Amino acid sequence: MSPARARTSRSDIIGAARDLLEDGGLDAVSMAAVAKRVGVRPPSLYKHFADRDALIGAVATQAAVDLGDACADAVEAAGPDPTARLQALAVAYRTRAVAHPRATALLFAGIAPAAMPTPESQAEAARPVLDVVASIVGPAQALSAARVLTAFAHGFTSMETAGAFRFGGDVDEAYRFGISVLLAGLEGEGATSARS
Amino acid sequence: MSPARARTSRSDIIGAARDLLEDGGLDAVSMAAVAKRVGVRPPSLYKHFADRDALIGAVATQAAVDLGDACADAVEAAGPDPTARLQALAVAYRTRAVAHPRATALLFAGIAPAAMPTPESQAEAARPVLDVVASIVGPAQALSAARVLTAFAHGFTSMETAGAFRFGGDVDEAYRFGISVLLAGLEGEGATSARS
DNA sequence: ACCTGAACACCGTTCAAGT
DNA sequence: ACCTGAACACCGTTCAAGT
Repeated sequence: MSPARARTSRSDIIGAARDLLEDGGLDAVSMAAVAKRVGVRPPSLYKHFADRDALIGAVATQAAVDLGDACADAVEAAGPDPTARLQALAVAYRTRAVAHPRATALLFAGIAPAAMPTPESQAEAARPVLDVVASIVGPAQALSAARVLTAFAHGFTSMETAGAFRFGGDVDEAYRFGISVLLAGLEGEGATSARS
Repeated sequence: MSPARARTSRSDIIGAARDLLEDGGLDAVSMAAVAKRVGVRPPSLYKHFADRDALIGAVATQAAVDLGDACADAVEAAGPDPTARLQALAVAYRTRAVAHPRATALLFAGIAPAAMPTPESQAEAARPVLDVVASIVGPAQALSAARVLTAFAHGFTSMETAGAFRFGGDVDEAYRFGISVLLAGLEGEGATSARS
């Protein structure tokens, strides 16, 4: 008679997969484990996602959106000063990346190409960085500067969460040092290009 | 009578695993595929490695050693000027990382903790960076500066190989821009700390 | 329209048996 | 001392059948 009503949803499934990912790594995100967590049998998941790669891709896309939102909020809250905005952005990126390390790592590695976040959602997430650096180095070098800043923030936090900083020292200090080095360098480059 | 002679070796197996990794991703590094490539049956691999994680870890350690060697050679070949040495180091890092993207990515993500490269091999690989930056910012800030530089190089190349630079623009240019921004910033910071 | 049990090909790993 | 075939528990995925 009445068709079977949905016992779970796309967002439930994504949430369950994200939780399993964060506390067990990619291997822990099995279709069996996800299904058990949302209360259905594994085959039912295929009514919501084409396959496991598509589910992992959806987790990555969600992480990109959340990361972009967190950065945008932080920039907004930092007031009008470009330097303060860039610092707030870098700090917010690290805070989010360290709080959800494996979902964030998913953004830059280990995803089936077909499941990568859409260019649109990536552009949305990249907006705040582009805006902030443009106000420092100007529009002509904004794209390169955004790439450099993102590379630093992503690289640093991915090394941090992978446990690559094993020689002691103050990791917080190193991050602050990096931000101030980049700021000093960007302001120099911005001045250079403004002068020429 | 005579005990069975070895039909393969640790380094053969690591090489086969690395090749499979580079052109098929981690999923392609199955014990079955590795065994077939070296000409034995899967169970035999367990005489050489405790389990799959240990094999993946050995691939990662090998990649760390190769990367460190490539960087050290490049620094050596660049002559005495600290700026030239740092530029050569950054370029060599990227060249190697882009040529062997998945093995390099392994260094910073997705490895079982027990299988991570030993601190000794990591220290060996990190030596050239530490030496070069020490000559620019001085010993007190060498560790932080090395972390910042490595974070940039690793972050940039990992984004590049993951296909994260999708808004056009000149990727080579962005990398050069990053190096010059970091150099300008580091020289400023070095001067600052020398002054104080 | 979504859910289920049964089934398939595959995987990592163990182990007793071969040489 | 290393190799092998057989076996185990597990995984992703498909599909016909249920409601």
